Amino acid sequence: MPDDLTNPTEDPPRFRLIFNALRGEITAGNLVEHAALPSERYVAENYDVSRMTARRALEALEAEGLAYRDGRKGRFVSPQRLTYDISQMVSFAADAQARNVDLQIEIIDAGPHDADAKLARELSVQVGEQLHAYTRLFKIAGHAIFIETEFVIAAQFPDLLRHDLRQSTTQLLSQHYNTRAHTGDVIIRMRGVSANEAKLLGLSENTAGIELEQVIHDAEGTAFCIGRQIWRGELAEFSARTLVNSES
Amino acid sequence: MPDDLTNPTEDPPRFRLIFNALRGEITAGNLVEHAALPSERYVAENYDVSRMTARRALEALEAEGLAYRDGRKGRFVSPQRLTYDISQMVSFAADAQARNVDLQIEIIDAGPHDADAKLARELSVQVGEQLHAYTRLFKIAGHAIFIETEFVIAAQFPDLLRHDLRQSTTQLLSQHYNTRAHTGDVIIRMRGVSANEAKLLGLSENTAGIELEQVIHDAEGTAFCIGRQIWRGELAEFSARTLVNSES
DNA sequence: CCCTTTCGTTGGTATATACCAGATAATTGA
DNA sequence: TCAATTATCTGGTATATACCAACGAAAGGG
Repeated sequence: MPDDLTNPTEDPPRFRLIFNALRGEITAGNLVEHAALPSERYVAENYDVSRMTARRALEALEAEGLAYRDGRKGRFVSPQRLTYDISQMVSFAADAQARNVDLQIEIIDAGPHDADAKLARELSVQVGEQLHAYTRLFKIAGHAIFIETEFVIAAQFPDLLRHDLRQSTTQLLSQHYNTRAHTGDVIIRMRGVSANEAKLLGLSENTAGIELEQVIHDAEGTAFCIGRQIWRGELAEFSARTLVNSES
Repeated sequence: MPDDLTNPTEDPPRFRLIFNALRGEITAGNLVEHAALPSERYVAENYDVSRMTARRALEALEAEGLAYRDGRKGRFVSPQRLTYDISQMVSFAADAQARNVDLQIEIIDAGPHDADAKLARELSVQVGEQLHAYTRLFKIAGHAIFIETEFVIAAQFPDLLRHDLRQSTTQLLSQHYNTRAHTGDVIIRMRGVSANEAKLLGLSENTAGIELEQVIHDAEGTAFCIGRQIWRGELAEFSARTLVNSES
């Protein structure tokens, strides 16, 4: 058997050994939330591998959701995953406050929006019907979590955009317009984030996130609000109580 | 302004141009489901870049869910995303048949399993209570989609494992034990797949997938089945009708 | 005709190097 | 003291090269 120059450490690839070591540091608690991970160059020297190999190990941590990148500042330990209870739609903002979480809501965009075919169908209105649309970025302790764009029928919620949108929408609609959420049709999927979304979320392009689409109905079954969210996948966890359609 | 030797094509990185080109071929329909993508070496020569750069472009396609790897055979165009209606739990197998989809179910493992703390709590039984556990791999046209492990109370469903498990569980429990699903508590999250799961799903490690945990209740609200699924994230899309908990 | 061997293809791992650009820390100058 | 400059971090892009391991198809032998 000839010399094996390229893989002297046998089966497990070297980047995986480094990955395991770093993961151990995180799960053991030596590196806490938002703590800086060693840089590519540091890992390369410290583990005696090339920078590309060091990077592979660090990228593996990202893929597992254990680390994130902050621009060119470095890599950091991901914060704990938080649960979003879809059945408790009213509460994301309220819940955060109750749990003493440092939640910030940034208004990215707000204004009128004409219903396209899809929105019109979901809200049971004519194509071209005027809607209010607004996009908000949710952060916890300065760390971006998800972006949400919501659409509501303008005629149904006059002057909605003049309220402070940095609060729970369901609460707002409930208090000022007496409209209450009863059921929600939800779709969840994993997909790559767009360039814009990546920028807002502080991600590099081609990163996968979780998209959540919600059509919210009142007690009469009439849809009155559509929400589209894109989450940093490693931070999201969605829970819901679903109704099982009987087959007969 | 001096010569720019390393990035002569200006702002957009070269791997991104290649990525865009290949994505265009896919979305335009020139490359159909499961069609082979050009190899790393071919892309490198064809676009006059190094193999590492070619790989970056191809890996970006994977990250977006547009392509998948099949071992060392090459990269291929991902099949269309399929929707799993959580509220229609009865139907994954039945639905596939109805839509003439070539669904295969492989039994990976089946046997008795003692309830741990978490399972016991969710099923409202004692720790150590005997359960039936079985793991199945779902494929469509030979292409792995997800792995599911289900747990049911052994005493409640005697001889369950002697039935053919390559069919809808809900249907099986309904027909033979007269137990019907009524509500489901669901949790969905994105997470890296384990080594085992990666092998079964034909993925490389450190790939993100979507995990779905289900606790299924009957009309009396008694939990009788727990299902844990891990999906290839680019193929999954989950829909559900949820109940909104009123706040008052 | 079938089985085996060979060879070319594919991705997987790994190194060494180079320069760019954003962010920050340290130094310098007014 | 404070502002501006400079040096040094960080990751981002990119090349060129090397060998390994798995797979498949073509060529060869019985």
